[in-house]
Amino acid sequence: MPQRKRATIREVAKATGLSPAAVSYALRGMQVSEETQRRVRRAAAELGYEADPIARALASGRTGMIGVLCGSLEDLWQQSLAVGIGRTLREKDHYALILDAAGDPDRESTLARQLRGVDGLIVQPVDPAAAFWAQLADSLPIVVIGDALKDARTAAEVVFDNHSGVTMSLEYLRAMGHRRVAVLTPTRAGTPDRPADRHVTDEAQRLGLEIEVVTCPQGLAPATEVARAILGGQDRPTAVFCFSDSIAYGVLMAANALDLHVPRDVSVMGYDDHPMSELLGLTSVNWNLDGIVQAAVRLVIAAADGTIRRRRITQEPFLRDRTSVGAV
Amino acid sequence: MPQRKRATIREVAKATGLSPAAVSYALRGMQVSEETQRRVRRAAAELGYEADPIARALASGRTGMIGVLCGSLEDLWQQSLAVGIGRTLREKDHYALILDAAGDPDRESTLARQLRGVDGLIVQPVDPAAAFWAQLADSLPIVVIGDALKDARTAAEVVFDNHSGVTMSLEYLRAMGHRRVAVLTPTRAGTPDRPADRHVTDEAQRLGLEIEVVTCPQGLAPATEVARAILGGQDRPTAVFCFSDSIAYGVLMAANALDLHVPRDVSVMGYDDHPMSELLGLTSVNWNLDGIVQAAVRLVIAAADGTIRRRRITQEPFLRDRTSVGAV
DNA sequence: TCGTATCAGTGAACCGTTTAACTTCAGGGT
DNA sequence: ACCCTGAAGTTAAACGGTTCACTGATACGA
Repeated sequence: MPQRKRATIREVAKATGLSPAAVSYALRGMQVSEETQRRVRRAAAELGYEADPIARALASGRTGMIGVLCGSLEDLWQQSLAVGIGRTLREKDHYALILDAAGDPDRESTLARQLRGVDGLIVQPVDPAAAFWAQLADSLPIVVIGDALKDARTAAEVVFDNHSGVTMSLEYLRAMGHRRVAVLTPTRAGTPDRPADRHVTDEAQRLGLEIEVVTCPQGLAPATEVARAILGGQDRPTAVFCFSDSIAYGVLMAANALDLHVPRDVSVMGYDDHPMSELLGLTSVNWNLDGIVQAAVRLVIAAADGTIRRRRITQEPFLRDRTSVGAV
Repeated sequence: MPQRKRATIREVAKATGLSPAAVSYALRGMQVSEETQRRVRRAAAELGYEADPIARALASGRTGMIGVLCGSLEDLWQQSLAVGIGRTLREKDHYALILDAAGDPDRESTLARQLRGVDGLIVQPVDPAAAFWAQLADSLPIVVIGDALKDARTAAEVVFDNHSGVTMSLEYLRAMGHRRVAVLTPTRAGTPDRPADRHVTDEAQRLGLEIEVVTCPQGLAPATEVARAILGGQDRPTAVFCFSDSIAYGVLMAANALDLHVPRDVSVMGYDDHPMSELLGLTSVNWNLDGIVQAAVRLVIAAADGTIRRRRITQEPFLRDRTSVGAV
């Protein structure tokens, strides 16, 4: 590679007859006179100088990069989340380093621990109960989305009121006359049940629902596999409640393949409400993606700047009633 | 923030009674004896030492980061591409810095130029004809996906045979009896027509098709708007050919809203073949996402290592025949 | 007139690695 | 006994900024 050499701060200093320090200050609008600032800026522009972010990071201890560790990017909703966070961070002069745990707690642990050179971390945890979070949290400001981490002093939390989301879903299914419902929840190998999963069981009991909980990888193809087994068996449930829209899409695929009509033969309920769900008529629980993105980014930057201590924001869901759930 | 201090290489050196340089070499398995390597590794593990990537980057000139500049992440297919590239890079010990031009050539230019501190760039260009690419290409190895850049000495190109893709789509529509077809192509403000767009016009002429080309933003909501106008007007075309599946989804939305049945009332053809298209029965042109991801990653790393000079890989499409296109 | 605060800018240390060039020493060939 | 070689480490200079502590000069009030 030819690798054209870029101008350094020293060359700008030479060109203006100033010291490198003065140039550094001038370009960031500190300490030096307006007049000199202009001179420096002009010289920098002429030389095509732009500060090397690496060197700057080493010296200043800040990189302008925020880690974004996603539970599983196979999930379209999380993809949207990541994209939104990336865009919003960029608007505030930061970069997103997007990482994918792929639903695997080990991978998550590895990624989180290897992570260095970022000013903060936004994470949607696979295993919020893992021990390493606490350790990580006091070397790095963390903003967590979804489930709060176990005894980690995170900088901020944007938690979902899954309790409420689960209750409204199950009550709705019950109201539509369903009694036997399958629950598809994302696989998290080696992770203890999430509070949300436990809550499903509790609520089902309260409502007199007969449920069968099955774990299922995110992603269309694998979810279709799993759903096929459930819908294809004898004694098929009248409804399937999926803990992500992506999984629900898999269920719709399987229903298609088995020539089952939704919602006549089987009802399907999603969770997250991805834009595509509108097109597919999937009834789902909406989590206000945009609000979450804005909040998470605002909080992580504030935390990196040290302008907040702790903060907790709770998201309330609402049920988006479409056509994939019918009365039995 | 408490910001627990991390061990430096000097401390490891002190602990082992070696020089920092020896430690550096040892941890990378160079120059020093097996015996010493073991000692160093053990000490490092005990102290919880792990090299600071920033300092390493400054000294070595390599960051292990690859920029991934996407044309528009509103497009689900490009989202999948970005996610795939991110995952694959991570497997090869690199990080992806994902950037979104959002279909805007200015934004693309800004992002590309500001980009520093990466070892290479994978780009799916909005405006392949822009002048700055050439300049960028000789300060950074670039792998381009989609359309080749204009006179830039890119390290590698994974180009799509759009010529072929367009021809097979149009011929298929023609064979199904369509004559009046609307073409929806992503907006690229201020950009001259892509070769692919021109080819559409040429082929339409050759096939005796009466086409209307309309630009349209990526993303479900805006595409639906545009499609609504087209499908809602009098003299509605019998088929719509979309230059991305995401746009096609918008068309399906609009058809739904207008109570038009697909394909009875209107046929819809996509481009890219996103996994969701299977579920939606969208007939589309498949581009082998996975192969592209693998190729791009392999090439960009090779280019960053300086082990390739130039390379061009051409992707051939095939038509995935589903149910959204019918005979008139 | 003197002391002192303020402003504009300087010099040098520092951030934590890598790497080129050099030293030291043991072993081998002649 | 001598030179050469290679292995195992060491030294010190980068890498390209930021920032702390300081200097001179100018203005200011008493």
